[in-house]
Amino acid sequence: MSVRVRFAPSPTGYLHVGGLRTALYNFLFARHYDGKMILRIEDTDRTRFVEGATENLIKYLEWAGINFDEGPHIGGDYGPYIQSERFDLYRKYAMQLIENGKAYYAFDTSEELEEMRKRIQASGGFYRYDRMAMRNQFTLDQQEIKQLIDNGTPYVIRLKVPYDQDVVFEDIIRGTVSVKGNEVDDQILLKSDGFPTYHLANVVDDHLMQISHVIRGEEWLPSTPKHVLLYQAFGWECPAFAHLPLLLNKDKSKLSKRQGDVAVEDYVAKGYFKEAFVNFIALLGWNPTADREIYSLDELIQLFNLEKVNKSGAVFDINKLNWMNAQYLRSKPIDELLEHIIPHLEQIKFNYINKDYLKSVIELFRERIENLYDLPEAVPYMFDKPKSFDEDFIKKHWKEHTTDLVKEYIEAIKKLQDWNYQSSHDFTIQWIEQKGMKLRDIVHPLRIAVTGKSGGAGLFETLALLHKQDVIERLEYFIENVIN
RNA sequence: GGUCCUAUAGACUAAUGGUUAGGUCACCAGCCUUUCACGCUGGCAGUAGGGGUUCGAAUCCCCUUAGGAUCACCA
Repeated sequence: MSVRVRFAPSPTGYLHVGGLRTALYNFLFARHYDGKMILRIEDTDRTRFVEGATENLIKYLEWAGINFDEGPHIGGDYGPYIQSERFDLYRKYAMQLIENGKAYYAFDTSEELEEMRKRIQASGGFYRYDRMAMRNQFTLDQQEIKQLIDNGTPYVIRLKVPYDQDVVFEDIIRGTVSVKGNEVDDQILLKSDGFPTYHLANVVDDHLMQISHVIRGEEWLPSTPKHVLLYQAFGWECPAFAHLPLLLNKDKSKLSKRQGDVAVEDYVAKGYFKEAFVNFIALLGWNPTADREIYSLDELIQLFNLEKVNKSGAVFDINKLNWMNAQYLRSKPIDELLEHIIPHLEQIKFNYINKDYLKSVIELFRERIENLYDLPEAVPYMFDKPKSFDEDFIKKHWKEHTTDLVKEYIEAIKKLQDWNYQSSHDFTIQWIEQKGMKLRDIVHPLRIAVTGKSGGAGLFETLALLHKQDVIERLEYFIENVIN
C-alpha cells in the first residue's frame, strides 16, 4: 500500500506551533516512505473563515521546508482540496447513509436541544442525543418527515450509532484503543445549512483521497470512534491512525496563546532559524537516538518512524529552543547569516554601516548571542557611539589615575599609523608594560569608555573594527562628559 | 461529572524483562581568559505510590494518585 498522508487545517488565522508539528510529522513520514503529502483545507465552518488564512498557512509551512504533492495551491488528481468546493459531495454521501438506514433526519431546534441537555443533566445521566424523545425518524412517520422537508423545515442528518457495541481501533502510537459504544453520540453529519460537520467531511475526504495514515493531534482521539463507526457505516476500510502527543505549556496544559507565542509567524519574526525551529519541534515527542540533538531536515526524514513517537505530551521549553538556535548560529555560513539578518535590519531601519562591516561584527559576536536578531540590542555600540555606561563596571575599574592614563593613551595612539587587531594589541601591551603596569589596567577602562558595557568580544578585535578616529572620539567624550 | 489518554530529574528524552538508569537544556562549580561569552571538565537531580507476575521489573498486570484531552448544527 502506498503512503498518502494529509495535513488538514482550518483556515481560521495563523499556523499554530502544534499544527506545524503535526504537519512536520506527516511530512517526515511521507518523505521517509516516498509517499504523498497532501494539503486539504477544512473550511466547513463558514463562521470561522478568515480571509487569507490559507495563503498564510502555506507560507509558513513552506518556510519550515514542508512542501506538498497535492493541495489547493498545486492541484492533484483527488481535488478539489478545499472542502467548501466539495459541497455537493457530502450531501450525496449523507443521503447514501440515509438510504442504507445508517443515518436519519432530525428536526430539533437549538432550543429543543438545549432543553434536552438540561433535562439529561438534571437527571444525572451522561449527555447523548436522546433519539427516542426528539423530533426525528424514530418518532415521526414517513409522511410527517416528507411534509417537514417539503415545507422547508431546517433539518440535520445524524449518524445512527449502534448502541451497546464497543468501538475498538488500533492506533500506531497508542496501541489498541477501545471506547464503550453506548457513550458515542448520534453525531450530526450534515448541518442545517447543508454543510457537513468535520466528522463527515473528514471521513469522506480521507477515503476519496485514499489517505493511508491519519496522523493528527491527540485532541482527536475521543472523536475517532465516531469516525470508525462512519467508515463502517459506509463499508469502507479505515486508514491507520496515529494520534500525536500534545504540545504543552509550562503548566502542562495544551499549548495556548496565553502563555507565550503559539503562532509560527511569531517565531519567524523573532529571528529563529527555520532549521533550529524544525529541529526543536521534531524532537518534541519523538527521538531517533539517545545521544544527539542536531538533525537536518534530510536526516529527520531518513530517521523518522511513527513507532518511536512518545505517548505523553511534551512541554514547549523556549530555553532549549534558544540553545538550539544558538547552535545553528555558530555553525551556519556567514553569508547565510547576512541574508538572514539584513532584510530585518532594513525593515527596522537600523543603520548597519555596510555589508562588510556587518559581516565582521557578526563574526565577532555570533558566539555571544543566541539569536541573530538580538545583535542590534546586544552590541549597539558597534554601530553607534554608546549612550549609556555600566556604572558598576566604572566604579570597579576606573581608578584615580586612570583619567590621566587614558589621556596619555589617546595622545599615543594618535601617532599610530596602522590600526588593526595586531597593531593595536601589540602597541598597547608594549605601551602599558613600559609604564610598569599590567594590560588589565588599561583594557577595562578602554572597554567601558568605548562600548559602555562590561562584557563583549575581545577588546582589540572590537577596537580594530571601529575606526581609530572613532575610538579617540569615544575616549575623549567619556573623559569629558561621563567620568566628570 | 462521563469517556478516553498519559506518567523516567525543573524541561526534552534514552534504556523493547538483566546497564552503576544514559544523553541534552536549565542550574551550580572549576579550567581557559583582557571582560562577557564560546569551549572543556566536573556536579546537582529521576523511574508518582502501592500491590502482584518473574530467578530478575522503569519495562508486563491490577489498584490508587496525579496530570491532560474531550463531551457543539467548531474543527
